[in-house]
Amino acid sequence: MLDTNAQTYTRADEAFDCLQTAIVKGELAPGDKIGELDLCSRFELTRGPLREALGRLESRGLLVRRPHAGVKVVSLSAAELVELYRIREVMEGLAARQAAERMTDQEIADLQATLDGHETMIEEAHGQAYYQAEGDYDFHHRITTGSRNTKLAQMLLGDLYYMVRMYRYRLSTSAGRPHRALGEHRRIVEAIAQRDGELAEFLMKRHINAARENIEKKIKEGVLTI
Amino acid sequence: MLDTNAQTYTRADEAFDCLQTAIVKGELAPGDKIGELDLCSRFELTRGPLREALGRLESRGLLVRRPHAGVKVVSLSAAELVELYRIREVMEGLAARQAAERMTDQEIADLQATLDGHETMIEEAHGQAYYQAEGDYDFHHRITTGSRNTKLAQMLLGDLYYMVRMYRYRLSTSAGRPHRALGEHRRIVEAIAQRDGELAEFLMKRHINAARENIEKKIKEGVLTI
DNA sequence: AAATCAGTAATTGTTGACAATATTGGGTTG
DNA sequence: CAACCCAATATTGTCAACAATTACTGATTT
Repeated sequence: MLDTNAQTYTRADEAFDCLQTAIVKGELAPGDKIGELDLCSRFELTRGPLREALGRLESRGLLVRRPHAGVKVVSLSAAELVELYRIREVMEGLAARQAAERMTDQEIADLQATLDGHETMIEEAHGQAYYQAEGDYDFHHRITTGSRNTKLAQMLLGDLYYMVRMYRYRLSTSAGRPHRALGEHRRIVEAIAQRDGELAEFLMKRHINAARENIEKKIKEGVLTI
Repeated sequence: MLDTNAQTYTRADEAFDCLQTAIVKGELAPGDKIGELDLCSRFELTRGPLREALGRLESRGLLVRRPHAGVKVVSLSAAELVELYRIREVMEGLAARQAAERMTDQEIADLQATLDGHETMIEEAHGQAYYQAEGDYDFHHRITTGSRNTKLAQMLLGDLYYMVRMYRYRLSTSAGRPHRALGEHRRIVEAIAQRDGELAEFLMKRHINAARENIEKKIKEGVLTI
């Protein structure tokens, strides 16, 4: 019997998801030392599956492990956080270019509708950085998926975005520039709709560059300490 | 006592290394179904650490797991392999740019010496694709490290390169163009030595593009079946 | 004869106990 | 008084037995 995708959730998968969301949501803050049996009692599971999940998370760079010494949530320096945006710049630029070549008309229409939703969201949620950040994430997520580049999506969605989101709660990336960010999003989608991959790539790179400069400015001003 | 880095190798680390090299060297070929206790007896370890290693490798995309059904080595389609090179293009372009900004003079001198070594290696190893591929790997490895971008190095060295090397044994990437590749390498290093990041990025992107086109041509000719 | 269903066997997932190691606290010494 | 060394403790790493699920084999039915 060919079981297409049974989706039998194993305890290790469960542990992995729990830990990942806990880290992203900030329940486990960067630098926290976490004991294995603490986690076991917290998530109601045993050490076997937990350790497997820890291995996965370590491999993805969300955790740091030292043998016999324990596990702690990774803690990025300001410089490393900035480097993350340099990587995003080139990778998401590629994603935008390939999305322009490969997204279906339907997907593009949906994306435009999403941006309308974000507009009202920004109006209503004055200064509530959380919702703005989630909208931003939604936008980038769709384009990455639209690139139809499996490995690229895996690296962005499975690695980089989690790290970025982990710090987004503290920095509120696009705070102070939500309208500007939305405008940039619209122009990127326009380029994609016109199937202009080169332009989409250029605009996406500039968009992420702006976010990076915004962060660097705040770091310099001492507004956010990492 | 501050134990800088005790480097205590755990069995799981051992299992991870063994499996990774086995996959890269082709001892475990793409698509192979591998049983857990087969691996245990093969590498002289028990299932606990093995499963942790399997988790890590799955997370890095070298293995595919289906609950209760077993583990198999990931098998890329021709299209996916090409996509890998599109990712390498932008990421290694960034690496080259940052390397031009950050490598020490000593590192650059070493890199140039390495290329001299590759030249004689190519002369001596007529058509022995293996050594050419290793030389190529060495070059890219040094530049990636020279970028001083931790996460970038982690993603390239820890993920992409292993996948590329896994297929390199079959395709011998630069076969038929070793001298041309070496010339491209030299020009990239020149740009780095002149601290011209923009040029280094451009040349690196073009270099990887050439490798991609070479592969696409071979695939079209049916020379290599994936 | 082909396809479906059930039962068996083998493999994976999970658990709890055991062994090894790093950290922490106290005591001692310079 | 500070620094260092040593031992106790708690945590991590490892192991082997148990449970659950899937895949396979063979028989039965249409």
